Amino acid sequence: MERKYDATAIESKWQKDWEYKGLHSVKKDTDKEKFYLLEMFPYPSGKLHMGHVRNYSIGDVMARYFTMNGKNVLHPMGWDAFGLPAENAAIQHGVHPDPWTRDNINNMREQLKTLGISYDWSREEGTCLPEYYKWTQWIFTQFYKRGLAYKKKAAVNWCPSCSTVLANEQVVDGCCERCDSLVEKKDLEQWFFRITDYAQRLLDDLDKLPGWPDKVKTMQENWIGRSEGVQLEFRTEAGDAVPVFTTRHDTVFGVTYMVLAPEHPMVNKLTAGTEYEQPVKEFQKKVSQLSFIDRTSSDLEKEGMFIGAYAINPMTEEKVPIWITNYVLYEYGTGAVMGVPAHDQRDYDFAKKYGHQIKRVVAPKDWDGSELTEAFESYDGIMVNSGKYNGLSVTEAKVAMAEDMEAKQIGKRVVNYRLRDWLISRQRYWGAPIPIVYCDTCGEQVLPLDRLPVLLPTDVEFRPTGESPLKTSPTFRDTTCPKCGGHAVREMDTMDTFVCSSWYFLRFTDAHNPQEAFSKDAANYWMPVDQYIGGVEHAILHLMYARFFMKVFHDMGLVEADEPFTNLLTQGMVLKDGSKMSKSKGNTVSPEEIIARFGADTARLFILFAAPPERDLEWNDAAVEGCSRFLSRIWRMYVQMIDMGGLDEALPAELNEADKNVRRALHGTIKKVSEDIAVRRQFNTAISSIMEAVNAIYDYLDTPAPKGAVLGEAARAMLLLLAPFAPHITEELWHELGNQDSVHEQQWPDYDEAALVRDSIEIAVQVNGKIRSRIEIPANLGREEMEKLVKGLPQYTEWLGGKAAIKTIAIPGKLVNIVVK
RNA sequence: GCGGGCGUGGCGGAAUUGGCAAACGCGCCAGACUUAGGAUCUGGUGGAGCGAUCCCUGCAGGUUCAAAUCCUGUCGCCCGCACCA
Repeated sequence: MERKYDATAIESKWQKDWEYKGLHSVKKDTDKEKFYLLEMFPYPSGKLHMGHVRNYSIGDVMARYFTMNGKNVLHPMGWDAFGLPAENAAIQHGVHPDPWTRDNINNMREQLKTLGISYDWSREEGTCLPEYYKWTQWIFTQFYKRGLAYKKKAAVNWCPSCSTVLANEQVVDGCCERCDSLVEKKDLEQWFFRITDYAQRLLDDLDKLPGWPDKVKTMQENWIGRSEGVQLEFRTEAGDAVPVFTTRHDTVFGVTYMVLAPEHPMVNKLTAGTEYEQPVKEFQKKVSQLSFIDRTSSDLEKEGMFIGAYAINPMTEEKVPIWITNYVLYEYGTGAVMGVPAHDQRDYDFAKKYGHQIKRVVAPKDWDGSELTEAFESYDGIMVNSGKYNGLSVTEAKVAMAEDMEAKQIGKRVVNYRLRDWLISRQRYWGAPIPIVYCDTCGEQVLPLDRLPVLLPTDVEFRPTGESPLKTSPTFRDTTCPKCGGHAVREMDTMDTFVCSSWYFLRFTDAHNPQEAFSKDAANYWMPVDQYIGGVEHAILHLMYARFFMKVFHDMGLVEADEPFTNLLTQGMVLKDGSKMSKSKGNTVSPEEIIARFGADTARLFILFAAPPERDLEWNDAAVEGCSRFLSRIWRMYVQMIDMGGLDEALPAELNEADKNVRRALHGTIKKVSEDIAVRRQFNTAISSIMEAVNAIYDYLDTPAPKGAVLGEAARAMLLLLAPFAPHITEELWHELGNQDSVHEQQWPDYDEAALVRDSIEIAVQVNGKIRSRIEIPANLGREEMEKLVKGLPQYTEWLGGKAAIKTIAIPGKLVNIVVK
């Protein structure tokens, strides 16, 4: 055996061996409990970063642990390979996105393999491969047939830098999620997925996910943004209906004006041919020029103008003026709002500025008749100035009025969501083409499966024009209609890459199926994903889209489960000098270099040891060396143990004190590591516990008595415990112990309860909660015996300090507290 | 503004159910071995004090025999949402 630990030699040796043996490929096996473990697949940028290393190290610990515990573990990897960087590279360097992406994938795959993660590479998939995007397109066609994919003209988010539209979820603080450019509004005809149909289920089913962090569930809840209210029909003097949405229909007697979004179609109708027409047009123009961020900012100065028309309040028959403002959003509710200055702070500010009447209709119980100085928004109040509803509480009034509104057919109870339909069109090349053609005679036609995939043409030019580069292809545009066979033109937009990543976990269950996206059988065996691991930045986007897809597939009868991910772990970021590692900040540490210098086992160990998985992790070069030293220390320990020999002997019936101590440390560690991985997902403490056991074994090695058998037990168990964290060094040492098979195919060790038992323990003696002493007592004493023992001690009166003991609290195994006065 | 989370030594962190604060590691100090040490091993390492002791989990209160942990208030940091009617 080598006297020194040589990580590089060991690691490449075993990586080749595992691959050769196919150690990590899995098949359906109904004899075993399945466990689907998935890490969010990466975009193939070409280079692995520390965030990846962290993500996959966490996943690999679990995958190896559950495998050793007899589960049939599916642990696949693939590539989220469509997207803008490839296309930008094409524009800048003239390389075609396809080979560019394939090169990156090849590089990253090699880097990933040097980490020694237990992936089943036979299931590798890439979203940019025709064999994959064929099925993405097929899914689109199914959505289309179910009415879940539709085209409409709408004001959409436009990123001028990426030259494409964005989904609402991809707009962060009014800027593009990718490139931070200020997002503009554009009127365009675009494809949408009707995710709003699933809003309520996406919300309700969050309750089915106890294994998700509350933080993520809350974020999704807020994003869906359910609110209950009434849609109430105001009318213009001409009799046109202008419905408003309100959650405070109880305040309808307090309406003193009505506000429309400037884009509201009724605005032009009401002002056409009047003196207001021109000024209104100017106001509309001004508002439309506001950036997205300004328009939705609460700092925006509220501005508005009267448009010369009046609306009738259907409950009071009162006539109120109609205004337009910059603070009402056309996209939410009905784009029309009733102005109740007394009970809505925005309306209050607006009324103060423009001199609208402020009419109180809810008052606190002890109201002294005083004037309002701000809006009274509380629900804790009594109705006033509200006709027959006076005297009711807000809650009672809400019910009574809603019933009356429905009875009079002037309003209905409705639920509104903040969630909008998902805009999936992208005016870019490097994505899955939308499988739609426009026939000269039959119009819009969806392509059948035998016309899929719609392949990306290669004869395109890459120019940042704001139009899909597909339009530059001489061969792509013209095709035939699937219905009549006549001339048709293809849809030129591609799909948002988030579409591709919304079902990849299903494809892994049946990765190369040429007939179907995935077979029902495979999906039902493996799904749902038992443990999903990735960055919290996907809390809304990817994680909600994937849930949406899963529910649609469930409804289509393709899979039984209707939630994709049972347990979710959102890992923290990897920081250097206090901020996220990034190229622009120049604070990156390259995994490649770390692996070359210390080995993958050290890199993995450090990243798992430095912080609990959910928390951010500060990179520390010195601590990395510490982990490397720890592995060397382990190596030397095995050199010493193997030199001593006798490791294969059976445990003797009689054990000495030293034997018992080291066995207690070992079995305590087995218990702790098992719990930390399986239950607490707290790998840093699992590793520290292994370190403690190593220290205990070193102490034991210094004791004089013969110890082969006890050492042998420890030598084997320690490798099993460490195997999920540092798979290569443990495999090497496992073989040095004389084993022929892989350490990763072994059964996870059980701990011996009897070995944990102590004869005596140290407890604390407290007086009024302050430590006075620590004493050694027999481990099995109960409350009364402990109390008796402490009272009988010679120091007892000294501890009391001349005061009287009122009572004594004894906690077995912990302490005795004497309360004195 | 609303919602969620976090505040513990020089640093990363531990304390699982309210029960001995600081496990484990990094760093630092001293020593051993050594031609040498950025290897390895041993010991020490929250603060004050010569000392017995006392103090210490952002801050101020409270509950309790007992609080890092529970409650109230407050300060600071991070994340998400934000004119959603």
